[in-house]
This record gives sequence, structure tokens and C-alpha cells, in this order.
Amino acid sequence: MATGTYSISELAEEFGVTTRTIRFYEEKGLVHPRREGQKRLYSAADRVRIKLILRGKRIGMSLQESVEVIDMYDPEHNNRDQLHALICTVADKRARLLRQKQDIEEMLAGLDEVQALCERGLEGKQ
Amino acid sequence: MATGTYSISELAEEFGVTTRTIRFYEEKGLVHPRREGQKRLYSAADRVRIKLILRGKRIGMSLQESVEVIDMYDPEHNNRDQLHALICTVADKRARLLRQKQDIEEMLAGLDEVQALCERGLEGKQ
DNA sequence: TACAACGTTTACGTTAACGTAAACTTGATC
DNA sequence: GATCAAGTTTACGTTAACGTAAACGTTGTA
Repeated sequence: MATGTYSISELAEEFGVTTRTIRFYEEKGLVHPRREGQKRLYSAADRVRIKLILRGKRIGMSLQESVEVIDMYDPEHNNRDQLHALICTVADKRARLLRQKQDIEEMLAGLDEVQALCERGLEGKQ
Repeated sequence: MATGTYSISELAEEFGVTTRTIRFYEEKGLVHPRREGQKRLYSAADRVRIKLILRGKRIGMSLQESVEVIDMYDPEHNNRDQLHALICTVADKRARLLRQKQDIEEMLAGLDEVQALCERGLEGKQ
């Protein structure tokens, strides 16, 4: 196998998903691996796309949403209007992410409380 | 209506969801509003539960997962074993939340890059 | 050459989290 | 008393994101 390329099962194992998942992402147009005969060959770029999609999943994004974020990077945005639109989209995403970050911090604070209560509870039972 | 209580549509509007959603949460045993005749009456505690469930949703938790987190607060954990188990659960949740927080920060950094690229692109077009 | 590992396509199944529609009750208002 | 807004139950529909199974090709190896 050419260096810098990956088989489907390599990627599946690396990311802890099934090969079905990766083929599903292709079905949905999220990745486009080359073919070597019949078999899929994933490039480093393909690998990164999948990685970013799974990162999106972890924070509750849909696949489409993740792809939108990923596609912000590629330069098909030529004119002023498109650039302006993209800046607005970025602002929206940022706002949502900041909200999520705050939600997480609140939840973490809650966990601190719970843990403190547990430890005080355990002290009494020693 | 008694003070400190809410109708279903009040809560639906406050949280930006439909009444169907709130009834669905009851179907799943996530809330248990009292009844005034046939109508549902939500207490302040019910309201908080719904709020926390929706907070969980925003960061990609399932309803069941949110409920687990919420139920960590209530003191049905009497003996040492339960308290130990709870501490482990808390540690797990914390780990996942920290991971998510990092994912979000990485994504925010990505957005910063995109925005910078946009702005440089706009300068050239002025 | 046989078989085991890895890959492929096709297709139906599944779960979560609601949406949507129909048909009904109840209390307030005109 | 008719109508209207808000609520109710029941039930079937929908979408996303895969799971699972069947039936088949390809390739290294014992």
C-alpha cells in the first residue's frame, strides 16, 4: 500500500468506528476516497476529514453541520459577498460554540458539587 | 394559576420548544408534572429539570444521559458502594466533558483562522 | 487448491427524538 | 349558547446515523 494512504479498516480501528460508518460517510458525500481496483484508498486529507467529522459528532453536531464547518476552509469563496456571508456563518458557529462551552463549564461545576457531597458522605461512613 | 407553577405552553415558549416535546419528555419519564383536573401543572423543580435536559441536548447528550446527570444530585445514594460508584461516574462524565471542551476550543481556533483568511481576502478586493 | 482475511455491493432493520394530524374536553368570552 | 384558545389522548409518520445480514470478489499462504 502506498505510504500516506490508509485502508478502510485501518481508519476504522484508529478512530474506533466500524467500516460501515466510514462507507456511510462516503454514501453521504462526506469523503471521496480513491480506488485501487475495487478497494478504497484513503489519503491523508480523507483521514483528516473523517477525524474532523468525528470531532463534530462528539460535541453534538450533525454530519452535515460538521461538513459545513470543514468546508469553510477550502477557498471556493471568491467574491466579496461570499466572503461576507462566510464571516457571518463563522460568527454564528462561534456563538453556538461559546454557548456550548459555557454549558459544559456549568455542568463541570455541578459535577464538582456532586463529588464534594460524595466525599463528605464517605467521611461520615468511615 | 398558582404562583411558582407553569403551564405547558409557558414552558414551551420560554425554552423555545413545542408542547409536544415537553409531553414527550413526560412519556419518557423525565418529568412528572402534577395535574389540575386534566391539565399539567409544572413546578419550579420541573422547570429546572427541563432546563437541564435542554442544556444536555445542546452539548450532544441523549435524554437518558442528561437524566443520569441530573439524578446525580438527589440523595438516594446511601451506602459506601453507591457513593464510590457515583464518584466513578462523575469522573467519567468529567473526562468526557473535558474532551468536548477541548474539541470546542480547537474548533474555535479553526474559526479564528477562517475569519482571518476572509478578512485578508476582503482587503485585496476593496 | 483450499481457505481465511479483508474487501465489496445491496438491502432491509433499528433507535432516538420528536412532527403531525385527528378527534375530543374545558374554560373563558362574545 | 356558540365560538375560540388552550389543553388532552391516541396514533401513525419522519429523519439521522448507522447495524446487520447475505452473497460475492480478491489475495496471500499453508
